[in-house]
Amino acid sequence: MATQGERRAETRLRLLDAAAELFAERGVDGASVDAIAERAERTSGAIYDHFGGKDGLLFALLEGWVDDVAVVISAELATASTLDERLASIWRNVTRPPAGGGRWIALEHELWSYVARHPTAREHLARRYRAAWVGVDEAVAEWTEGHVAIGPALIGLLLGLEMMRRVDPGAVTDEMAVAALRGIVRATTGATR
Amino acid sequence: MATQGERRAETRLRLLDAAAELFAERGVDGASVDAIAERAERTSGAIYDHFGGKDGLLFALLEGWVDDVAVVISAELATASTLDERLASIWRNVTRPPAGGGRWIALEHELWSYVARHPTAREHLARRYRAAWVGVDEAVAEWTEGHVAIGPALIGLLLGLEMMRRVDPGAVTDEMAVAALRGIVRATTGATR
DNA sequence: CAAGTTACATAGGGCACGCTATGTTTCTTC
DNA sequence: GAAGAAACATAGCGTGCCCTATGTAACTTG
Repeated sequence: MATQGERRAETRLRLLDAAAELFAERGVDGASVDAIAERAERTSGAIYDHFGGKDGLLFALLEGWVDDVAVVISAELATASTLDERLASIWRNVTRPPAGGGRWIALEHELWSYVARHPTAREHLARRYRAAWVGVDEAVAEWTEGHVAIGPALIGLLLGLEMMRRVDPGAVTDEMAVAALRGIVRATTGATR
Repeated sequence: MATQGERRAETRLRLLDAAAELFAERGVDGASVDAIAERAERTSGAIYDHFGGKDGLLFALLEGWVDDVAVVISAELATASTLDERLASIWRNVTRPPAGGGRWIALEHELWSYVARHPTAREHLARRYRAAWVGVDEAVAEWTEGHVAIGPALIGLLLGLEMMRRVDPGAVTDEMAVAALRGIVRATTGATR
């Protein structure tokens, strides 16, 4: 039917997918390897053969994470012309992501708390964020003149706003979010365009 | 020596203190009731007598949390005159809190991830944040004219910036933070003062 | 097509943790 | 000061979980 390599590749994907779901739902500690394996229609043996354990699975998830949201965002950004349109597009994709139903944001949170007490995992998360900062800086440099390090502030605000929205969805309107984002871009770059 | 009530009150404080420390260090799930009791120089029996279990201990922590940082901030704010001074004061207290050595920020994170998978605990955290928003709105209303709902955006940015700073302490300078905060205040209130 | 390897599945050990039931000492009340 | 209650301490049960050791079917190689 299928070659060994094909089956192994599919198992790997199923395990990573199941882990992402369960980590988001129950937390990294709360999701047992047996539960992850079961959702992937495998057993725990497969996890230990593929990733060596739960930590290995988490690291693989961090490394291989293709940020779907980032892809969609950059696609939408190409069609937007004004700053507000671009910012609204970004915010919309944070709060109402096209896929996963907000899963990635919950997973992001789990990763943060896990990383806080596992120094080994810190560098994996840090790499991802530094890459995101660079991406933001490059994008903003195209809209405005000059190059400034706005990445951490903009990504930080997006995360913070989303957290506040989870506390009380009505407290953070789209207008408020866009206004805040615009305020940061203007204040940091000094651009008025 | 001491009355029963006095001893009970001290035990309660010791348990809450030990829980705050261990929750921040190891996470809510990672901190066992035995470890908490041991750090408080008591046994697990005391925890179950006082709070009924680990959840009760966490809720009591959320309810009775006197936000030391908020107290210090409002004291400092009284002496500041310009907007930038006030914002710098706030940011300084977030990144370099006078007490606890950044413990509360780590605990805050733990609470977030715990609340994410325990709906019962959500309302406790939500109450705290709504109160913080109101406090911010009232403070900002004094500096600028008019009253707007800036609380979620400002608190969100503070949290987000601190998260980014934890990823890479060098990536978020004080100047960048103050500039971002100022940008939000200006953009939301429309004030230039 | 036989020998070897791959890609898992199966079974269980060992351990830590939450919680309960009960004991014990200190204080309070009448 | 005796009876009762308060404030914990102690011991242990049951469970769930991570991980390892081993088995086995499917595939690959010479």
